[in-house]
Amino acid sequence: MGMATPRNYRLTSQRQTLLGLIRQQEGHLDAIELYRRAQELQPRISLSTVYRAMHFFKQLGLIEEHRFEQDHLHYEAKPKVEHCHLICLRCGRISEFQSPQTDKLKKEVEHEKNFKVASIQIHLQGYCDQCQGKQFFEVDNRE
Amino acid sequence: MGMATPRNYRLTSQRQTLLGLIRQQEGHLDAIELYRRAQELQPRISLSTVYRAMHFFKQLGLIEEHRFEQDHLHYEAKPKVEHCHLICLRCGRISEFQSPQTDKLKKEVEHEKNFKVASIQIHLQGYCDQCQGKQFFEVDNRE
DNA sequence: ATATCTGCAAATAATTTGCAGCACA
DNA sequence: TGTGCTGCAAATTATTTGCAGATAT
Repeated sequence: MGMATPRNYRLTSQRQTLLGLIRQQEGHLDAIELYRRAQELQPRISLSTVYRAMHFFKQLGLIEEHRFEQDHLHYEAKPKVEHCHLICLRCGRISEFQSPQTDKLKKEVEHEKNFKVASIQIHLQGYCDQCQGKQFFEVDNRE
Repeated sequence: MGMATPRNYRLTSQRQTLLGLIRQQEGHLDAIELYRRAQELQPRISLSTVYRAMHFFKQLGLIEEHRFEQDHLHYEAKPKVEHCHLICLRCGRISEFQSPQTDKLKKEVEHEKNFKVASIQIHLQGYCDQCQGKQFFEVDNRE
């Protein structure tokens, strides 16, 4: 809200730690997991710092934020090649998929709508190979 | 959590009202707005009922849930034709875009990964026609 | 030297849930 | 006649924020 945009940014040890963690990770992490891992390297780091750093990295275009089926965010380093996430509505597993359609879609949007795309999120929800046939009303698949 | 999946569903007046509202709406609505509109038709309806109905409709595949840049969900009737949402990071406006790539992508996923797609969400964040050139670090565009 | 960042604790706000009564089938 | 649904109030939980002290540049 009242938070003015700073004119200079600092590369603090916390930010280095967090960016390192998120970059060395294949795929995505949530705030709590990042916090746990960061604590092993910097015991006094706080959860707010994790959230603030994620917000900061996002503004810089270094990471992407995803909200899957759950109620909290996941973060991942911005990949070289765009990919889709396939989210299984039964087992909750999330896998990735790359397709040339993604890039075509982006170009279409840029040309036809004159919309400058900064990041893309493509989520396909459904039933994975192993979970097919069991899909109806499996509302509560936890525990 | 412990909520067992019911064997029979009931078409209550609340559910009729809510499904009616969401279907007559072009585009998406959030829980509060749905609640306001529903109250005009059924003054004693509660916000929990709205949330519970959305969860129910989602399980039935009648609606889609979207989390845009904000911290709360939006709901919309499942459309006949898939579309993408373009979200402007500066003005916050959300527009829609249809493309044949969407359907191709879906078919690819179904064939190559044997993943049964139930719903798709494609969000492109970036800068719209009017907001281009003003994009850098416009962190706080509210008020 | 000073603007920016951090940790801590407290606040915020969306969504979920327990429960007791109501109502559809 | 009983399972499923609702309203209400209270709980939960992710995320944000205020502030005072620390730190990068």
